[in-house]
Amino acid sequence: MGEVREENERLKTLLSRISHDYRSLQTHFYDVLQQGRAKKLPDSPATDIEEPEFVSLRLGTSTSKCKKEDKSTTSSEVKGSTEDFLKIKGGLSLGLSDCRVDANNSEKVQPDVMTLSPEGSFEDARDDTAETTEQWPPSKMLKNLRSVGAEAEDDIAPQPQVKKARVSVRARCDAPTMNDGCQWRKYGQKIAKGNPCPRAYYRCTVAAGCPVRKQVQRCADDMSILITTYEGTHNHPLSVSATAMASTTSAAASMLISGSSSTSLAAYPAAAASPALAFDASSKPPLIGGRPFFLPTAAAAAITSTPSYPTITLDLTSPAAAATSSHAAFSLSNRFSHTRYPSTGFTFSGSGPSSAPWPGYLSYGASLSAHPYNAGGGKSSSSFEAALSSINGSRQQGGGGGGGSAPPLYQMQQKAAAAAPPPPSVITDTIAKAITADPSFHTALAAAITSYVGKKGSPPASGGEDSKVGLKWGEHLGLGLTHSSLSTAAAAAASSSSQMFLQPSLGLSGSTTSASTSPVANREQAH
DNA sequence: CGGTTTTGACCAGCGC
DNA sequence: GCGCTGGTCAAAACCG
Repeated sequence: MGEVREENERLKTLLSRISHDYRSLQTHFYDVLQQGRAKKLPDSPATDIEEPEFVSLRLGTSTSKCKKEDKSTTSSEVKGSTEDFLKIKGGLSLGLSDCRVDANNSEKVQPDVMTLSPEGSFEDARDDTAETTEQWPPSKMLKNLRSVGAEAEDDIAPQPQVKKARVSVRARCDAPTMNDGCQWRKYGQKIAKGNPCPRAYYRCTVAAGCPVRKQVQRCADDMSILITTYEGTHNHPLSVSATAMASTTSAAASMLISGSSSTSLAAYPAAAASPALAFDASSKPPLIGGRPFFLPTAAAAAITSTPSYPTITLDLTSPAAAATSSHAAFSLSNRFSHTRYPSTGFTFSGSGPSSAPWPGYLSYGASLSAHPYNAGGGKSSSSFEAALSSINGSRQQGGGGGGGSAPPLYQMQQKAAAAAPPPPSVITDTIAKAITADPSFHTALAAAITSYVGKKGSPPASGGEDSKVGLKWGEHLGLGLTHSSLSTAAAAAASSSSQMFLQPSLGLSGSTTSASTSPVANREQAH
């Protein structure tokens, strides 16, 4: 406990320093932005101008061209700043790591990773253009968007078939839907083949025009398992509980995207071209405040392939996965785990070459986000990905070599994919060393921890239940890593069949009154 | 009365 | 081209 307190103090100090630096940078950024506006006003699209620092919590990779501008601006700003700024860049960029790749793309020949990527950045770019003007386009509208809202970039984009990355969460839940903190409106229901239970279609109604949709369906094999599939990107601030889910799905989708764009594609083009994403987070929801609150004790994520969508599987139902995951998760989160909640962890289990067993792999393309709406409080709402992105960003920075400028980690992944899989321990050790030696990773982690813990005294605007949840998440997030702890975790992962355990912020709460059937209750939670 | 749910119709993609 | 299937639309019904 003493050590924990010490570390907490250290982290708090670090946070205050980061916050100060952040404010300075933000001020500077705004200044530059203002100047830039005056100059760019004629040729800059409205969206770029109106929301320069808009960074949405992305479900999937974000490399939108809309953000390219502010990303580059941010990047240049950061580069022009002090070393401290460089240090916190990971935390500030919040998943802009793949933006650099994108920026490279725009400047040079597109590297293989982007060319091969069946979706992610590309389609998100489309989202960004679309969601500002109209509702999220269904598949049939994609063509129209190309001509209507999309810019030439989209037309030129090499991927004819663009499918959305999806995050499917399987949870043992009695309620009709999981209460994930968002407001949903049901817009359709369909009996899917092979499943007697109807599939319900919801779209997010938190903000008008939010493109996020979800499908809810009971598992045919086990009716107690609720399968919720999320798709799209929120274009509005999220409540804490919603952010937890969104950040988790974002991380998962990012992992998925990275997998589909690199290893899986290199090794299994056919599979990678159409991976699917499936989470499995089945566990009995504990009762909190009279309502069942679902939080997975462990989750196993494995990238698999399905005909249409990128696939990753988080399997909580698997006892083995849960056991290993719990163990590793504990090694990561025991410092901050709350007694009320079990430790949570992702198990990126190796289900074939398309799995993503190492943290860098997961982080690559992790796009997180921060919403200025939340006036600072929200910027760290997904610091989990921020930390991940930090890893990625630093790796990419370090890898500045050739034309593609792919990060060493990524290159390693590609090699690992192309060649026979190297011993897991070697990879994990290497990655662990690389990560733990990265100061920006520490900084981002500190930001992640403090962002959550720091919400104790200042509940978000939503307040109420959410603030509680947020606190729990924060305490539960468990990113209080030291070099040794991470190394230990990585080593543990290495020793367990190349599985890397990460701490998600997945918040699944089953509710007796579902979000859809009880809009009032849902609204209360959302606010 | 406004928002949500229900439900049949419609559309696009895909396989044969 | 046809049928199947998944996904969405939209009018009507429902609800607080």
